[in-house]
Amino acid sequence: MKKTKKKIFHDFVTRKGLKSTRQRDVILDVFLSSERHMSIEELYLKLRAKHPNIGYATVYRTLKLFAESGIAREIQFGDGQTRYEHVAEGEHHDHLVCTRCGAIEEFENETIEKLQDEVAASHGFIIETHKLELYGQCAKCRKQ
Amino acid sequence: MKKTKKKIFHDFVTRKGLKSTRQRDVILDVFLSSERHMSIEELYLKLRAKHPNIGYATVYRTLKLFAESGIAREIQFGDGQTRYEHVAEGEHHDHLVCTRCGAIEEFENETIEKLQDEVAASHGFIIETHKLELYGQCAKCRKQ
DNA sequence: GCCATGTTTGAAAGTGATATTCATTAACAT
DNA sequence: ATGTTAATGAATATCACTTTCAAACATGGC
Ligand SMILES: [Mn+2]
Ligand SMILES: [Mn+2]
Ligand SMILES: [Zn+2]
Ligand SMILES: [Zn+2]
Repeated sequence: MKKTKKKIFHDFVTRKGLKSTRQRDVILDVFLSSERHMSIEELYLKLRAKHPNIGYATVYRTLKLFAESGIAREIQFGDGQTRYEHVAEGEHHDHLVCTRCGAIEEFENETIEKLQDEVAASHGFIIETHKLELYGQCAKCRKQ
Repeated sequence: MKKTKKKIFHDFVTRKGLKSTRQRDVILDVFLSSERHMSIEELYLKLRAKHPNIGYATVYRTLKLFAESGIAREIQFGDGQTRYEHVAEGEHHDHLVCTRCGAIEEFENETIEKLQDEVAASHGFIIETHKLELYGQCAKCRKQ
């Protein structure tokens, strides 16, 4: 049985001796009910609609905690904004990014991952993480 | 016969109706005589040694022009600094980045590139550019 | 519950990289 | 040589975050 993200985060908070606060709960709810790849500002604006008194700094700090706890991953698509996406346990994927409309699609490719390891090995490297992003025109934008 | 980077940049400047200035020449010389993957600040410091009166803003502006002209490529390794690397015509490579010492190695892998196109095609995308970076420990750092 | 303690919060100020402004200077066409 | 336009550099602004700090809150022990 899989632990929910709420449970994972709560356990993380307890284990680290942190406190469970109303703000963290609310931010987690908004994050979990949002589409993937949200920028911090998007999340903040969505949050502010219902909770106008939660500060920007708290959102930043809390998203960092989400990443640390393993329920979120920080991503940068080169537009100067940090985004956070949901992380499912044991899952990994890379991204296709439309340079016109900004649409983001996800993909997994085992063969590419294997080849990356081979490349790294041939240079004496051991990979810890990697970043693979394909930028181009999505199907929709191509037809317009 | 290959055009030199100086020639390429000069042609670009002419074609765009820009002006050929002492500063641009000097910055180009320093860039061309530098190792790959230099941060803007590194370049500026190197430049300042011999040309203390060239402004930071001019360096930023000129490097952007280099990228636009095709002789340089902007890269981000996630350390918050933009780097510029030399671009050889028709050549492409990706990067291995050591998370300990910052060493950067380059590689090319035709198979990975092909698979990327296939992935993109299967999502209806047409790739314009891509970014593949492998982060981990280099051979040297692993032995320490 | 109530208190003591350490943590978290939000507003404001700070930071660091990059971009812009604007008066002055320099390049190029005529 | 002169006029036109672009480029420069110092200063200032911007943008995305990060830090600071006093006040508010969460939690464990009584
Ligand atoms: Mn994703
Ligand atoms: Mn390179
Ligand atoms: Zn699109
Ligand atoms: Zn190393």
